Amino acid sequence: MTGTKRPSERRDALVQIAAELFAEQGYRATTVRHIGDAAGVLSGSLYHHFDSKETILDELLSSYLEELLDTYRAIAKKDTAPKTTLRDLVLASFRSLSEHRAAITVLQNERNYLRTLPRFTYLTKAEEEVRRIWITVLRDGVEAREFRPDLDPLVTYRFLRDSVWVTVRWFRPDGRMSADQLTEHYLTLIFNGLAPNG
Amino acid sequence: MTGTKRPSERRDALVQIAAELFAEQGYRATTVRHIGDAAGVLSGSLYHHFDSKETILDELLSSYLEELLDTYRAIAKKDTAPKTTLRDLVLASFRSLSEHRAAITVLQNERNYLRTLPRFTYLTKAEEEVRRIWITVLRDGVEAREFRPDLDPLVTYRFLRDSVWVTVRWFRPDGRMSADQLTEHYLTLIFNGLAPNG
Amino acid sequence: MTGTKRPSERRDALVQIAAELFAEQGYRATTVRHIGDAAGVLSGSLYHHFDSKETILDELLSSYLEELLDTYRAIAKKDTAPKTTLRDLVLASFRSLSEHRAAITVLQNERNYLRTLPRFTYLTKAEEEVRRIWITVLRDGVEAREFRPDLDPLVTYRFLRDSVWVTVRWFRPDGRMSADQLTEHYLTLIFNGLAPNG
Amino acid sequence: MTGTKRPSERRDALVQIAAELFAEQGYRATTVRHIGDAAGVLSGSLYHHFDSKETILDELLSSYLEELLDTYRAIAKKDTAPKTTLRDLVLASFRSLSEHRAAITVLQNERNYLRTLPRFTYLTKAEEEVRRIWITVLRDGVEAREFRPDLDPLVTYRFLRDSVWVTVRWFRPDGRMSADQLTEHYLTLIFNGLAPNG
DNA sequence: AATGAATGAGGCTTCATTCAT
DNA sequence: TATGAATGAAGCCTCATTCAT
Repeated sequence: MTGTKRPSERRDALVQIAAELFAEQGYRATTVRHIGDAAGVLSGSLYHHFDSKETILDELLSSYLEELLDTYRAIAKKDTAPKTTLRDLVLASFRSLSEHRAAITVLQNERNYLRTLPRFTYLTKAEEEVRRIWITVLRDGVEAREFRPDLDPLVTYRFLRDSVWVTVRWFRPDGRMSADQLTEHYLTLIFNGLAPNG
Repeated sequence: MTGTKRPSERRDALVQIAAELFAEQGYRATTVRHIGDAAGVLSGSLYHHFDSKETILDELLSSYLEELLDTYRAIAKKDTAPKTTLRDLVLASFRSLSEHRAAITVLQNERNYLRTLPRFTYLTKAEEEVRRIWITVLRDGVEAREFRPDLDPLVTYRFLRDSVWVTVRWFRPDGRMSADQLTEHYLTLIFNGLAPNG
Repeated sequence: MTGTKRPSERRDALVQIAAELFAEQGYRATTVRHIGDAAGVLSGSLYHHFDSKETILDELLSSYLEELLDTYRAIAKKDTAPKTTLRDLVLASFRSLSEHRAAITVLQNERNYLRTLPRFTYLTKAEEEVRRIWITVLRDGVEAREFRPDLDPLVTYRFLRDSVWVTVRWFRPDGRMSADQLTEHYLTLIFNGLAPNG
Repeated sequence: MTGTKRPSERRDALVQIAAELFAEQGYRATTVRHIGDAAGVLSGSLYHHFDSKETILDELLSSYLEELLDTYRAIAKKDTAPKTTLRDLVLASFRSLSEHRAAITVLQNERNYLRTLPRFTYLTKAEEEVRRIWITVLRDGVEAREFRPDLDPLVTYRFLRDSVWVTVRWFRPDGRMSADQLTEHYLTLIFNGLAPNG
């Protein structure tokens, strides 16, 4: 979240164009020439709008993360029953897949790499806040006997987190299943398991 | 699985050295110079052992996939109850994480990219065979009323597949949890869900 | 001295802004964006005032050189004793350092480069006229036995010329020594040398 | 003086080739393509020998400065009469012009720029040591009544320093005047001045 | 006069690969 | 087998300049 960027329509449009390419081919595999081509300008012209390729990515990721964290914080603050809170978190996550598919894909695929860049240390911070929120819900749920008592909150958190976000690899919101339907399917599985008597 | 090259100890050692780097930094981000440095030779010298950087990766991935498919086929052939078969598949997968962490990591991270390379079309074929095996188990389980009747086999397969393999991001077999313990935790969640009465 | 453009206050101010940057960072290292930033406009806007970056430099250098040559010519024409003429030339040079520090700095630092540009051939011409004036004074002085008979006029000229102008690297007219004081110090050294009986 | 570089004949030859270009056209105006062309290789091939263009310059300047400082230190340590010490310093400087013309030229021309680069802070340190040596000689000479009592050591140092080094702009050791002849001419002027009775 | 977007040439650097020794 | 030097394509970025608004 480096500096407050002056927005501009052109700028935003370029971020979106780049985002698609980053998601499809990977951030590092996407050249500025690709981006320029997709935008209909020479690659050098991109530098009229952005300091660097990294800046484009930063803009994409930081704006997504800010929105997601805002949503998560609002859900966590509502103080509903753990099962409801968990459901809301899952729903919010799947819904964000529709609007932010590109950002999420990049985040999933380039996470390891990006964490080595000083500019993106905020990713780690955001991750930590997210973890705190999920783990709190899981702990509360166990305490309130809404979840199994033998649940390991950390392992379960990782499992939930990854299994939600990894769906970005195949989930298409315009496909045969909507985000809300996916959430329903997912939650049924998560809450009740595969067993028919669940 | 391009050309089964005459094996050699040095060759295998080099593949392992490269594998670690591929896993840590990504295949594309790993330069042949990195590999040479890690192996204690100049980058050009690697070309006495391998045709290309791709060949090193090919060797790593194809040998892993062959082993995994053999294991999966053996499990599927045994014709045990679906629940048992599923358990065995999950267990085999988690166990392979210990020995083949690097290969699996690369496969997870570079999948999209590799599928665009003609040389690695066998990845897609292997994936298809794996999918057939898992989906068969899920269908059989539903039919045998071992799994919920409303289960969508395709979505469930993707969910299981991803949630298993994605653990490679954080699972360390030498950590506080063994592969078998992880399997147990995972299967409990999968079969019974979060609910305490599951 | 390409085209004497209609002057304008804004134009002159821009030349001065650019001059400071040229002196501080070098002509080539100063981008039109630097200049625009310092002037509070976008770089493209400078092109409403100047054809090119070269034009800005041209304006700076040619106006300085015209003034210097006028002064030198007036001194040479006065036909005073060689020692007096030399003193006047040195004094005029040091005094010009105060008002034209930027121009002189650029001239010193970029001389080699600028001489390769067709537009700036006038620099070489001006240099030649200056040399004629100084060498004449030195020759006259030797002839009039005001200077040592074994003096090599060409080498001495270069030595004087460079040692005067190179002070632009460190001389600050607003520092502890004025231009006139520096002249005094310099002339004492030049005329009498380091020796105490000089 | 970044790191001890493994020398190699090719490497040294490339430094010399680059040095000539840096001196002729300036460091920044010399492109790696120029250097490659002059060396008969592609520009990228230079990176087999050097990390960067800066490294080439570093190698040139640091090796020159080490040698010069060694010579200066040896002269200063000898504890001869100030006039003799000064003569030796001047002679050593002019002699170094023959062998290190390129390095000296770059140092003179790019000094301001290089001082802004973190890598070249050692330039400033070397300059300070040189200044200490010269100023000590001047002070000692005044005290020993070998130099005029009204001499300002700092201003005189600058004057001597600049007037010596600036000759690199025109002095050609293979021209009509040798380094030693130039020294003689220079010292006569410096010690006795222009006046015939000096 | 000024802006904002773009051009096009060229800068430094990286890297898989080749090859004579 | 290994080295050391080189290739050639490509990557990110800079910058003077142009031009429609």
